[in-house]
Amino acid sequence: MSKKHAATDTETRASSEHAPDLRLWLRTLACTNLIENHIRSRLRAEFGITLPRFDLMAQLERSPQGLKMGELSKRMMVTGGNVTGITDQLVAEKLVVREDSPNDRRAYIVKLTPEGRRSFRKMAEAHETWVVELFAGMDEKQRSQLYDLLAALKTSATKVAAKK
Amino acid sequence: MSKKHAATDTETRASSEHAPDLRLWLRTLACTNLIENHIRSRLRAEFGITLPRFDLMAQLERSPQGLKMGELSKRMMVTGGNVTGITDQLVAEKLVVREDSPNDRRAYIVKLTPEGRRSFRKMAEAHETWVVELFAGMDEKQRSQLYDLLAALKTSATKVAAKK
DNA sequence: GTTGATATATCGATGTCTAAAATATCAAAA
DNA sequence: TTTTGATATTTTAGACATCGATATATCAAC
Repeated sequence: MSKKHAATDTETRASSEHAPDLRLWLRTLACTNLIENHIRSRLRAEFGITLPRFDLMAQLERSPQGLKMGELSKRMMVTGGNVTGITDQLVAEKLVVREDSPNDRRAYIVKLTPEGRRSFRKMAEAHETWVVELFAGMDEKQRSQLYDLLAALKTSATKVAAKK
Repeated sequence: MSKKHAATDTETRASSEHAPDLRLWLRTLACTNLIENHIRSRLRAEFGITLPRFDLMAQLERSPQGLKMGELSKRMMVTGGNVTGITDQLVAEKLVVREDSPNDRRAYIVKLTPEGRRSFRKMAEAHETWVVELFAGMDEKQRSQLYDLLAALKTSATKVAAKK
């Protein structure tokens, strides 16, 4: 669909009487959706993989010793039930394995298989290229400023979201 | 879950060898997810509504004359089939209605019911308060800069994403 | 008028994603 | 020891979300 429609976007729902903060938030959301949809469809078209599966593999690539389900859940900021489902899929595709934890019989350790690692590396390279393309219209200074401002936003939002 | 875990976040998947652009993108994503999850759970907890339904109602609030399904799909940047499902739910809750388009017998016009409008206004007010809270840790200048930089990002990404 | 291309919406299959409940384990207090 | 409370995961039910296919309607050109 991101292809089918020329796509007015989420941001249009901010009408002029809305608080500036609301417009800022909607613009943030619009950017993220735009990029995420683009990456999602390219991953699908070129590698036949979904974004969540790619994300889970990315976590494992960074942790060669493997990760527990709960750890994956925390890092991906999704629920445990979700991780179960995605892991099931990846296991069926032989891209990851579940090993019993030696210390804790409740826990699994999830690891990339050799094929999973090989496969991920190829996809990650393409993925990085796409991201570079998407940000290419900004100059170095703009990107750097954006990076810093988002740090401030993250701090601000975390303070609120963390309560409770 | 966003409450259950202290939440390391998506951004951690950028390890140092990654391109700066990749880290920038992951930080953007982390911020959006953080805020979106927070809003989602408050909408659920305080009003018993989901974010997609709220978003659809927000579009209709801005267009009192109603919108066609396809128009909703474009503005929300989701597929038509998706809009069909969300609309079905809202119709069942009597918050919106589907009317036949007078001009085009293929199309429906979706409108808020009076109750839907009333209900939405109350939720929107709270929603705006939450957003203001989430951005409160940034000063006015930072927010304004962020707003401008995101415009640049949107332009940049649209250029790439628009090509088919 | 018929044809052919396009547009609108729905449906079915599949895959996230959440919240809540169920199961199992662990660790430490009573 | 037993019980209690916290932790780790799975399961379930329901809601989103995509894609591809389908049914129907429109419109332009012939």
